[in-house]
Order: sequence, then C-alpha cells, then structure tokens
Amino acid sequence: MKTIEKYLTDSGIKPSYQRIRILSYLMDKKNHPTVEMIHKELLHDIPTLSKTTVYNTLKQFVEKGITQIINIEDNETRYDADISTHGHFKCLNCNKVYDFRFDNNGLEISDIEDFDFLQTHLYIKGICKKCKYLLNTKK
Amino acid sequence: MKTIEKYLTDSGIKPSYQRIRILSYLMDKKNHPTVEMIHKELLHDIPTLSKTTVYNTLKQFVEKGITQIINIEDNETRYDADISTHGHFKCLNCNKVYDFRFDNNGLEISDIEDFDFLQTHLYIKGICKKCKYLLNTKK
DNA sequence: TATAATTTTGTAACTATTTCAAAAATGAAA
DNA sequence: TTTCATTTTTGAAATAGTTACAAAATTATA
Repeated sequence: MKTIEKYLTDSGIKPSYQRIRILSYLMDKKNHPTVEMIHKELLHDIPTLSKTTVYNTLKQFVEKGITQIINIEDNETRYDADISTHGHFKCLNCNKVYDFRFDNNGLEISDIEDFDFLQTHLYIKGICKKCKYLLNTKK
Repeated sequence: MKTIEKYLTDSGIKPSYQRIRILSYLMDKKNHPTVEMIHKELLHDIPTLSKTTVYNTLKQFVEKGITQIINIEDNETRYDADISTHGHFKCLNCNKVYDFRFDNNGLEISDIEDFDFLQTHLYIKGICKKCKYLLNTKK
C-alpha cells in the first residue's frame, strides 16, 4: 500500500480516492489552502468532486488529528496537514501565509498556570521580507 | 467630558450614543464578545439598535486601533478592547475565553528573521482549571 | 431655522458552512 | 457472479455570519 494510503488507514480513515487526493493536495502544496482552493484545484482531475466532500473530508481529518485548522483569516478557515507545533505568519501586503518554527518552552505564560494545554496557535501578521524590500525600492 | 467619550474623541471617533455604549460594553464586560452577544445585550437598553451598527462600529474601532479581533473560534469573530499584547485561552469544555499574559521577548522564532511583525496573536486551547477539577471529581 | 453632513437603521445580498436525503460506490455473503 | 447491506459521495436546500446600500433619523453648520 502506498504511504499516503497507509497513513490514512493508520489514522482510522478508509482511504477512498477523494480522501487520498485531498490529503495529497495538502501535503504536496503546503499552502494552507481554503476549502475553495482545494475544491477548485482538484476539480480539474475529479470533475464530480463536490464541495461537501471537501468539507466532510477535512472535518474528518481534523477529528482524527491528521490536519489542523488555521484561523489566521477573519472570514475563512484554512487547513494544514503539518500537525507539528509551528506558527503562521501572514503578510498583510501579499497575503501569503508562511510557516515558522518557534520554541514552545521559552514561552513564559502567566495567569493560566494550572490549565491543561492541548493546542497552541501562534499567528503573526506583518510584512514579509520580499514585500519589505519591494516596498522600499518603490519609494 | 467623560473618560470614554474622551477616549473615542482622542482616537478620532465621534462619540455617538451607540459607539459609547458598545465601547463601554467591551471595556466593562471584558468577555471577548461576538457581535451577536453585544447586540443581544444592548438591545435591552437600546431597542432600536441594529446589528449593522454593531458591525460598523466594531469595524471602525478596529481600524482606529482601539479594539482587536480575536479569531480563536472557527466560525465567528470575537472582539477585545484590551489592545495590549496578551494571549487568549479557550476552554474546550466550558467554552470560556480567558486572557493571559506572556513574555513576547522570550519567544524564539526561526525562519522569518527579516520579517516585520505588526500583530502577534497567541491562542491556546485546552481545559481550564475549574473544568479540570470538575471533570476529575466526576470520575 | 434651513441646509448640509453624519450616523443609524432595516432590508437584501453575499459567502462560508452545514444538513440531509438520494445516488453511487464499495464490501460481504450466498 | 449476484444480491443485499454498508459506506461514501453528491447536489440541493437551509443556515449563519457578514456586508452593501439606500432611506430615515440625528447632529452639526451657516
């Protein structure tokens, strides 16, 4: 069995064609896509693919813990098959979402000492390196 | 002039009755409300208050920098008049959103070294102290 | 007081997401 | 293979949060 099929099976998800393709998309592109983006892109290869399937599949991936939700946008949800602890940077100029690593241990937190932490989401917004130089040369 | 009116004026916002009431609500309750919550609550005192006004007012508050958006929920936007750098903890059991302080300097970030940071949002989800004990005693 | 500018309101439109039942595909048993 | 049961996908309709917009109401200005 292929790696991606085994990964689904091991996560308790039957590896249907649609599920394989959606997970592959997430893993290959690493672009933190919206449902819209996934659906639009895969429609080229799977003309019958419905948006509901994309929604259902992603919900299942999240429940089974192989995909995480990114709420860096105000209006729509993005998805990430990289479930390791990492942060997301959104450039307010080009709107691209970048991954970044951060040290969870160095983080000094007050006021919620005896709470149980299950998920940590770190979002930073600003201007990315590319846009910074681009905007500077424009002056 | 009252403090809250002066705060609005200083921020470049004309202190209309609705705006004063909405900002007061945010500052007094400190409950990271949704538009729905603000509207429902203030409707008791201002029966003509429209949801559009709440939306417009909050949008203006965010633009003028006296309110920040909290995207800890998947579906709806929450608002916070505390614009100091602080994190938000959401209890997955009771759904309450807690504030917490964290040391921004201790945060070691890789991969996005030359990026300009404008906003930092730290969201943690898990089980709060209250629910933790409550769930334990239930066993 | 009359007029202009601003603010609020309510309806309609829009968009992301969910619900749900029928159709299609898959799996198991005979 | 054929039949029946189960699972998955699909598409249409419903729902919910948000925005657009023009009319009404309020406030500021001359």
